[in-house]
Amino acid sequence: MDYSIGEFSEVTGLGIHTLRYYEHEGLLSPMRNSNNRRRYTDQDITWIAFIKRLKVTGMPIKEIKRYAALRTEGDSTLTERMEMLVQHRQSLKDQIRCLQEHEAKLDEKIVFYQQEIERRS
Amino acid sequence: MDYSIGEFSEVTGLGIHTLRYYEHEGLLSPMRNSNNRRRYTDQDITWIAFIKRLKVTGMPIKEIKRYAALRTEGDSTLTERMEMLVQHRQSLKDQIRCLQEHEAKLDEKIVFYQQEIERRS
DNA sequence: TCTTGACGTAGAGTATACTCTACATTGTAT
DNA sequence: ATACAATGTAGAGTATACTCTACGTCAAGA
Repeated sequence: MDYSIGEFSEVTGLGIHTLRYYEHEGLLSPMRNSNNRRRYTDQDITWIAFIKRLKVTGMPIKEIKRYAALRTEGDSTLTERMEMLVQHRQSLKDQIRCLQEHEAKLDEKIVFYQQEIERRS
Repeated sequence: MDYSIGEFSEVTGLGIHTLRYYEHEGLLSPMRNSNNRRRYTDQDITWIAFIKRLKVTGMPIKEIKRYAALRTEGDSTLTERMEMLVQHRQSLKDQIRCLQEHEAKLDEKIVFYQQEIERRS
């Protein structure tokens, strides 16, 4: 089963322009049919899902591009890719801890606001 | 105690250009001395720290600006400001949960990589 | 056949948040 | 007096990640 760019846009939720942009940036490179139209596969769906995960967790396009390049190179880059992910996991952990600290501070601030509002009423 | 823009840049870690940009965007408005030079106070340090917190937790400048405007209006906007913070706390909670889910998925992927690398060695 | 709609490429435009440049002014040290 | 470092304003430039426009091709339905 494969998909035109329009269908692929539907199933991934990414705009057609965005898909072409991602391709231009080297994040994915779908096959072309005889008419030069892009053909996306089910593997591409999985891959886009992973790209989204990396993106939403703060990895910039350039770094995702690097991961994509390693992926294209094949099994010889498994270790290197894993190292990238391990490093990214660490930054994700740090990020979460940082946000949790901010949440605690925000809680304090809100309590202060509630007291202040209470006092004035 | 008050600070020139250079001193304030030092203590806040924000660049001079950034401070002027924030002022232009309505995030803060320091007093001016007789020579039109900006004079920042200790309150401004606290305020910048809070702006940084909002920023790093994903609040866009425009929304911080709105909060700043309410703050300037005084005590009558306490409730409204608190509502903003409560809403932002919710989005922060959601954000953290989302990142934790991504972390779990990333863990799985890393385990898969480790197994694959193990198998091939 | 003709029109329409999906697709193609190349490049321009947008949004956000800075970051820097150019040039004028001013307080201070020599 | 004068050089210089910090500051002022206005506006241009940068980085990132899209998002859209212009224009051309092509297969399929009316």
